[in-house]
Amino acid sequence: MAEAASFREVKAEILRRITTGPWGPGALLPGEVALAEEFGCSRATVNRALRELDEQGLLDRRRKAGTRVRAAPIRAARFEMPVVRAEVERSGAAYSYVLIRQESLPAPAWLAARLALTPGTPVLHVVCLHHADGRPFQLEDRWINGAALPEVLAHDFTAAGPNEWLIATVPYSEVEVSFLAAPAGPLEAEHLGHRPGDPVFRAERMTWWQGAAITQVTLSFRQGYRMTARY
Amino acid sequence: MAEAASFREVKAEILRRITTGPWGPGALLPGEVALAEEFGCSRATVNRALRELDEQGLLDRRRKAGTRVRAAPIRAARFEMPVVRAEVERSGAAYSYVLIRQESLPAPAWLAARLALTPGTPVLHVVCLHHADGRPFQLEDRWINGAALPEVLAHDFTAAGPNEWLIATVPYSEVEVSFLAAPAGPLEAEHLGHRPGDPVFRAERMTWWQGAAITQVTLSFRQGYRMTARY
DNA sequence: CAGTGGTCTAGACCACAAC
DNA sequence: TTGTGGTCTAGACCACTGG
Repeated sequence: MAEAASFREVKAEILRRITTGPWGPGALLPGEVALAEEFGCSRATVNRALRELDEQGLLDRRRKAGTRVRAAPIRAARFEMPVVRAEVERSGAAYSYVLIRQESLPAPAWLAARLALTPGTPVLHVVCLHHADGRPFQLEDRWINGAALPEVLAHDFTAAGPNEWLIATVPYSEVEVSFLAAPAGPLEAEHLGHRPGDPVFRAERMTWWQGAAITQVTLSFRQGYRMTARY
Repeated sequence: MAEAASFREVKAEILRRITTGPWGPGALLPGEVALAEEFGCSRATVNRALRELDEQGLLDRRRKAGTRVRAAPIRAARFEMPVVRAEVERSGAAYSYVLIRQESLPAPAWLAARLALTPGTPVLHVVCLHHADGRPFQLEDRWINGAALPEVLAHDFTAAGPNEWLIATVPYSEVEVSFLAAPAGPLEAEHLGHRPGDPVFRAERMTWWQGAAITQVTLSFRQGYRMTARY
């Protein structure tokens, strides 16, 4: 730390002092001005280092109170939610796609309730299967709001799955996702090779755009699937 | 956008132009200097706005090439990984804890392999149960490396669970976590009320500190549990 | 090689909240 | 009241990389 330090160096050194050094949980750090002086850099540089450590959940910063090391750091795992095709291809396998069912119908009550649609809204129901190297990888059971996206009712999903179409059509949406374990139903038994009742790892996702519900999808993964992250 | 804009305003306006305005997927944005001029602020302000949008995965920025809107934005969900006690209490329920088993022993082969321990390393095995309002919520099956944390072998986990002790002892560790669905085993059947073979939502976590494996834990959740995030 | 983003500076004013 | 972090500026140099 002899010469003027970059914000990365400052960040690394402060992180070192937190994890293995003198600044344990709850410790009060020196002010930004003092740190800037110690590291021989400007206050803005120190500020950026501290701000990033704060965003990582390691610090608690408050005006006038100063910067403290969090007693219980906020641990958050970041899961990237790739498009199936990308996930399969990244693993080195060949991706293929099969449409199982596609139908237009008025929204069933449970769906209308969940997506806050007026009863009877036209929706598109698509069931399809994604393969990796010819073996079933993920079963997709999707409902799309035909009131918000009228074009979808006429679209044909034989060649490519609805997720890729949706990404191209409504790229920047709000999403809520849940992960859960469920017993395999008839569709999963038929297409993923589970016995009925076997544990299935599922992701349920609802998507909004400009306040309107766009789609809800249940993704069922092949046996043995794990969703992994580091942090 | 009349007067000098803050980085939040710049960010919001650029986001608006991306999501609902003229800058669709793949569009090339003006350079930082041009944007600074348009918004009547300094280049540093525009830079911060663009940098944050980039971190959110919406932009692709490269020197000389400029800033583009990502064709397929990188969607990532952030799951906070709370301590069980906090998770239970945040839901308004009363938390309680029961130790089921605690034993010191040499590391079994599968564990030594997984954590890269030398065979025969002393480890502590703890099984315990976390309740919400008296009902079983989460079963914890944990192994702790006694070579890295010798104190743990003498610690008594009757009163409080090992996760709280670990957080206080090794606060800033590296973690890998996986989520999966598995059939209920005997322990889960006995303590979580599942029938054997029922789907269980599990989290498996391994933790390192300064390159040494600290602990591996399997968390099994009560029936119907969902892990949810928005993004 | 030249244009873009990446970073740093020295200084300034402000907003908030602890004292 | 006042000390701390939050933000902004105007300017500068640098590093990478596309053409």
